Amino acid sequence: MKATVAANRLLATLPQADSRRILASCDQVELQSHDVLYEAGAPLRHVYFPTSAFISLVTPLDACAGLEVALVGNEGMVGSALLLGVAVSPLNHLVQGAGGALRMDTASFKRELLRCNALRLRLNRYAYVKMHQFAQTAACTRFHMVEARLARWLLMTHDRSASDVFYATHEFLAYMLGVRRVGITRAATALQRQSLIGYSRGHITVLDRRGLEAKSCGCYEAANELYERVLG
Amino acid sequence: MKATVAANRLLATLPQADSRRILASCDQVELQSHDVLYEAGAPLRHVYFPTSAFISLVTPLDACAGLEVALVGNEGMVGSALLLGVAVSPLNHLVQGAGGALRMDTASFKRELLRCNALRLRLNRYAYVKMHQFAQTAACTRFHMVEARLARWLLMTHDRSASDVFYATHEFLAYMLGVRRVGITRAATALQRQSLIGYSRGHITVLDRRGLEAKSCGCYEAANELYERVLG
DNA sequence: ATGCCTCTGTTCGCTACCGAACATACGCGG
DNA sequence: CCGCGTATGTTCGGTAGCGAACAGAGGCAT
Repeated sequence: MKATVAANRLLATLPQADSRRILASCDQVELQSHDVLYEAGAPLRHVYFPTSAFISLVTPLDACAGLEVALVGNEGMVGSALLLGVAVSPLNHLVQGAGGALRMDTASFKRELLRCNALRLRLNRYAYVKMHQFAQTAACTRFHMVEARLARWLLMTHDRSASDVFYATHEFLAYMLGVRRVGITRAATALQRQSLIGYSRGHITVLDRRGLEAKSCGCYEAANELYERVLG
Repeated sequence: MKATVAANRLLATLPQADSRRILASCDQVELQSHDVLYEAGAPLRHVYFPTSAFISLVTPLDACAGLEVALVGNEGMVGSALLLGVAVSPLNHLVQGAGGALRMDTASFKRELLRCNALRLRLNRYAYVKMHQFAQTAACTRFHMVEARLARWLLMTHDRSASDVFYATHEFLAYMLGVRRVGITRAATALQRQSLIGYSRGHITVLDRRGLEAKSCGCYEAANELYERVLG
C-alpha cells in the first residue's frame, strides 16, 4: 500500500502541485512501538507527518519522572520546533503506536516552508493548537481525577489508532499520566467493570466510546474543538 | 520618561531602522493591575510588548478554576497567537504588575511580520520558548510541592518587577497556582519564617533571592536557561 | 508440562492537599 | 479613634494519590 499525503490531515488540503512535490521529498517510513524519535535536547534531523503511527510527546522532569503533554497522530506533525526556527526540542518523542509516517529531512523542510505558503500557514496553525494543548494539559493534569484522565487518554489513542484494540501496559500508562501504576490499575478496573473497556496483559479494547466520553473530562472535547476550529 | 524599544528584550536587538519603524507604529500604554488584556476566546485586537508591566497567562477550566501557565514581562510579548496566524487566544491575559507596554494593533503587527525578517525570526523563537514553558508548567504543577512552586512564582515575578516589593494576596496566588488559599498561607508562612520573604496584607518583599532559589524547584532555572539558549 | 518473566490486582500506612468554617489582625475611611 | 472590610492564620475531618511490598495469573520458551 502506497501512502499519499492525503493520509496526513495537515498535508491533505494543500494544493496538488505542492503536495506532490512535498511527497517527493519525503521518505515513507515505518515506526515501531517504543522507538524514540527524538531525545530531549538532541538535534532534530527530520520532521515526521504520521499517517498511521502515533507519537507521545513527553516533557522530562528531574531526570526520572516525565509527563505526556500531547499525542500526535495523522492529524499532526512532529518536529514543529523547526517551524519556529529552533532545531532542538526539549521534549522526548516516543512512538506509541506503530505505523507509517512521512519523514522529511530538515533541509527539505526548511526549503518547503519558504517555498510553500499554504504549508507554512497550516503548520503555524497547528503549532498554535499544540501550544494550547500543552496549556490545557497542564490544567487537566492538575485538576482532574485519574479515571477521567485515563478515559481521555484512551479516547485520544483510539482516535489515532486504526483499530479498537491497542497495546499499553498499566506501567506505561502510569508514566504517561504521571501517576503510580496502582492508580491506573484502579481506574482501569473501574472502567472495565462498567464495560467501557476490556483489557488483558496490555491489550486494551475500547468497548463503549460513548461511555468513555461520558467518563472523560471536558478536556478531550475541548482539544478536538480547538483543532477543528483552527484547522478543520 | 520615554520608553524605547530597548525596554523590551524581544525588540531591543532588532536592526535600528526596523526598531525605529516598529516603535513608531506602537502606542505606549500604561497597564493597570488586574486589567484583563484578553478574555479567553475573544478576538485579539493588539499585541503588547511589556516594558515594565507583566502579565499572567491563565488557562481556563470548567468555568471557574484556572491555572497560570506563563508569566510575561519585558522579556516577552503577549498576543503571539497572531504570529501563528490565529486572531484568538484561548488563554486569559491578566495584568499582574502595573507598568508600561508597547501596544501595536494587529494590522500593523501583521505588516511588520511580513516586512521584517529579524522580528519574525525572533518572535518565532519566543513562541517556541513559551510553548515549552507551558509543557514544563504542566509537569511542574503535577509533581512539585506548593512551597517550591510558590518560590518559583515569586522568583519569576521578582525578575519581572522593578522592585523587591510587589502586591499579591494569598487568595490570588492560590488561584494562579491552582491550590487553596490555605495552601499558600502555609507555604508563605514557611518561607517567611526562614526570612526568605516578608509580607503583610498583600505586600510581598523578597528578602533573600538565593534562599528562594534553593527552595524553588528546578523549573525556575530550566525556564531561564531555555530562554537564554534560544533568545539570549 | 515446567519454569520464568511480565503484567495485573490488592494491601498497608502515609502525606499533601481539599472543603469548610471560624478566629484574628491590619489599615483605611469616616 | 472606631468600625468595617479585607487579608491572614488555624483547625477539623476527609480524600486522592504515594511508596513499598507481595500475591496471583497469563503467556512464552524450553
